[in-house]
Amino acid sequence: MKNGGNTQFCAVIADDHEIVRAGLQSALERPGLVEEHGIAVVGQAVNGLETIEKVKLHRPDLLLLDISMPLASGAEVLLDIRRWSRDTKIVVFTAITAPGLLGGLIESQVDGLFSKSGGNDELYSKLPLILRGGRHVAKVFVDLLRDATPAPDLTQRERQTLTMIVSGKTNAEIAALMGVSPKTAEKHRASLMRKLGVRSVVELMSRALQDGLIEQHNHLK
Amino acid sequence: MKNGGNTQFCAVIADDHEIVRAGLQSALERPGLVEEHGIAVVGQAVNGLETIEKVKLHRPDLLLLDISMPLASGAEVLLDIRRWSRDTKIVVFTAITAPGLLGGLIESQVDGLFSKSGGNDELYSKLPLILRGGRHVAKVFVDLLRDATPAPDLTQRERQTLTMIVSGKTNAEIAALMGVSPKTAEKHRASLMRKLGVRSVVELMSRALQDGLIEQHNHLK
DNA sequence: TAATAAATGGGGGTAATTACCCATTTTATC
DNA sequence: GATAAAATGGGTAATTACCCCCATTTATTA
Repeated sequence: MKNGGNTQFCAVIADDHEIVRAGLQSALERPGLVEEHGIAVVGQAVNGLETIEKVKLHRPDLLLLDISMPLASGAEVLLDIRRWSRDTKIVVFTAITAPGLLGGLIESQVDGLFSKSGGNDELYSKLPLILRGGRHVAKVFVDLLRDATPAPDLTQRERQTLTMIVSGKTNAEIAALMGVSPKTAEKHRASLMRKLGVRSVVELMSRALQDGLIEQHNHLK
Repeated sequence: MKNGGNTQFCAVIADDHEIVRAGLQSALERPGLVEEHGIAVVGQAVNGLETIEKVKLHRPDLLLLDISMPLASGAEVLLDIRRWSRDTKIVVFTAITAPGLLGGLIESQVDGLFSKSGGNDELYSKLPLILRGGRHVAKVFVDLLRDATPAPDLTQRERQTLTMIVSGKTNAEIAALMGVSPKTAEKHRASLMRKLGVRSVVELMSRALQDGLIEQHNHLK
């Protein structure tokens, strides 16, 4: 870590909404709110690519990150950043609620996970600990993940099938694209629906959207 | 209007994210950014019901509103506010991009419509005009609506059918709920799909989501 | 090595969707 | 009142989805 003891920390903020970046910068920089002498915001990014760029350039102590951004969002960015700047604490600040995605973030070893809904007190009060090596997941997410029915782990073929189903493919088309018998495609579809506990394609799409198994923009390419 | 000439305007901010409310409040209140003496933020709201409440209470000159909020979002709120506080300028500041929804907002006579994506300069520079009776729609939305294929106008029955389809109902169930023959329900479904240019329920859901014809949370009640 | 799960493929059957054809009645609009 | 659109209902057929049953091969794991 570049900064120890009482020296000032520095941060990069990544969010596709300027109003959010401005709000966060103002909060981080204000002396006494998060840190005694404030946190210096040395860079901002509006998308995933810019985030990686800025982190490589500045090697900040903290990356405050919204994971729903255009151009390379989420997990890919996290991996890259870990590679390029291993001492940067990654704190995700997001509006998503899909248990599947949230669980994935926790597994990918983010240092902090906070919700845009509700107050920001938890974020501000936990950031100092995180900057010094701690980790924290917002209480609302902990509760949500505890109560959520665990996202069933799908096999590779089932994932492929799901993707194709929600993009409008029929069983026959899926079978052709996977190079297997229509019966096999049908079988994957059936297992998929059994695991997710749904009885129709519509319910399948709803569940998949809720669980973050697919993204909004995957459909109908 | 309560305020004329050089006196200070007052505003209510409605958004479900505290960081956005804080950012907007800071911007509105800063002298010289939007108004010479700043705009007094007299209330904040985190959902539609609270928004109506606060506007009835304060009768502000300006309501800065995000329309994707829990509990009564969007058009219903707008109508109520026009009834309770006719001199309040309503400015929508949103992240949505669905042409259908945006068009609806313009038709419902909002005084301003701005995007959370991209910079906020346009919002800050146009607010003074709006406070004095002008109207403005962000350039990005104007372009988007010009290029968008016009959302087909569905009949009442077709809308009802669409809603039930995406909530997982079968033709038979829809017919029973509408009190008509299964054949009629089937006919509405067919017209619907023809108008939207789709050939399956999955495509129907995708199109409807994209066009903002339905909301994310309508499914599977 | 035995057990388990994934992936493969098939038979058979019911239910539902999708796609055409046709018609009448009601309602709004000019 | 005439015209158009909306809403109603029917027939028929092909396709697809959905739900059981069954089996074999392969890879992983205990």
